Amino acid sequence: MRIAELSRRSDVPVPTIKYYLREGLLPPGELTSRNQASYGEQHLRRLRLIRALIDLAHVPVAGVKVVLDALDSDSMSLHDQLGQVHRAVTPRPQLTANDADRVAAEAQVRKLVDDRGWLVEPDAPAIATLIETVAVLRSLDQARLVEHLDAYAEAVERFTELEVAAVVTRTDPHQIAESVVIGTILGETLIAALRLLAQENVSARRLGGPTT
Amino acid sequence: MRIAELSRRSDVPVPTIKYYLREGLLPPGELTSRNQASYGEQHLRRLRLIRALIDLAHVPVAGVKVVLDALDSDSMSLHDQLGQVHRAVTPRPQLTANDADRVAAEAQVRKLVDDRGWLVEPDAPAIATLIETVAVLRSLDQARLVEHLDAYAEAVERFTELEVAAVVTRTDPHQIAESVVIGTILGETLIAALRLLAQENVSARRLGGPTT
DNA sequence: CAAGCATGGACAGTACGACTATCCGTTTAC
DNA sequence: GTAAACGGATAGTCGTACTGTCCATGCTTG
Repeated sequence: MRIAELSRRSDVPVPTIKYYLREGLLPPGELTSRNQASYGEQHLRRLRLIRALIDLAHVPVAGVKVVLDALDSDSMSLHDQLGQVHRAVTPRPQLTANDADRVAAEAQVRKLVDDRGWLVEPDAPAIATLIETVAVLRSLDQARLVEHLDAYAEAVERFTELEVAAVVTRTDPHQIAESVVIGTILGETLIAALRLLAQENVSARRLGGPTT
Repeated sequence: MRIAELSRRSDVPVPTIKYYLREGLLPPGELTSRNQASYGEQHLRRLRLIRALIDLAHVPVAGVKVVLDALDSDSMSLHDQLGQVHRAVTPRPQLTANDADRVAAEAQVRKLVDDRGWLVEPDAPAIATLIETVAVLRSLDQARLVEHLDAYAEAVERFTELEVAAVVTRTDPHQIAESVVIGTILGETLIAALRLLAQENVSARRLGGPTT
């Protein structure tokens, strides 16, 4: 198919497709002559994935490129692919808490990782974000929200188990990688939405509900 | 204190503080003369909260304003305050899935809400986001990630319970509102970070781990 | 087989969000 | 009493994500 049809079927404007091609998010179509290329179903799939990452998961374009490069690499282990993706979706956080709170937060987070026996790199970006978040909650006098970090961690492990269970039903490495990556990124959007609904429910039941 | 000290203590540049004042994120200081104002501890707290929402939770400035206006309102019920906050942090999603998948997704989501007995408004923004996310996962041939939505929902309810338990230890309505709002927004950042760590752990254990 | 619309590629322009800089006419503090 | 800081207004910058315009070529339809 040519670019016009790709645009129509994906609902992405032609100039935007060209932009994604320029940025290397979308592989070039097969050139049939100097100024004519043909695109296949995989381009359509890729374009849908790009839009989902940008529109739904709010991953910046540069991050999408990193994610897709990881997905396309077949010299990288799945663990390393996942690491790339994690780095692409967790920018190093601005330091906004004060130092004393951060020191306490770091101790709490390190202890959590240790108690759980989690095998994670000590300088993973998610660790930095977690420390900063805990530190900020302390700075804002909300330490009580963070007293039962371990219980949160336990609830979070449940997701991961569910996801792993869903993913290991596939056998092709490429398909597994794709599921892991999509699950990692869109899973967050999904969980965030579910969480808001659960909150709204509790709020409605305990706090008077709508029009009360 | 004057603006320079507020800037130094909050680590926010003076021009940025002026910008937040203009945007109405920060209430004006008490004018002691035509061009001299004094700021208090509450301004410092507020500024810290603003930075946390922007830098850590990535809430856009306009959204921060909505959140703070809700927090400051005392004519609004807690349930309505929470509703404002939810709307501020969940932009109406771009429609990117195809219609057939969205119809199926909507049925699945409505059934979930129904089965769980969740009391939520049918047109809550989180519902739209959830439907679109499920629809996109189907479009991307990842329906299996979403087969056990109900199990995800159950894990999510656990968080909400934990949060409620942490919040009801306070009795002052203003403090409860603040905890709920901060917990809602920074809680998401916290959970996202925890989830990545849990994933990295599973990945390290099952997929070879680092340098393997 | 010609007219005219589409195409790929290069590059410039736009829109928006979040600051950042400059000015100005006061205070204020040494 | 003068230089630095202040509040307030306005303009400028920077980054991200597109969007528009051009051009030389190719397809395609009457």
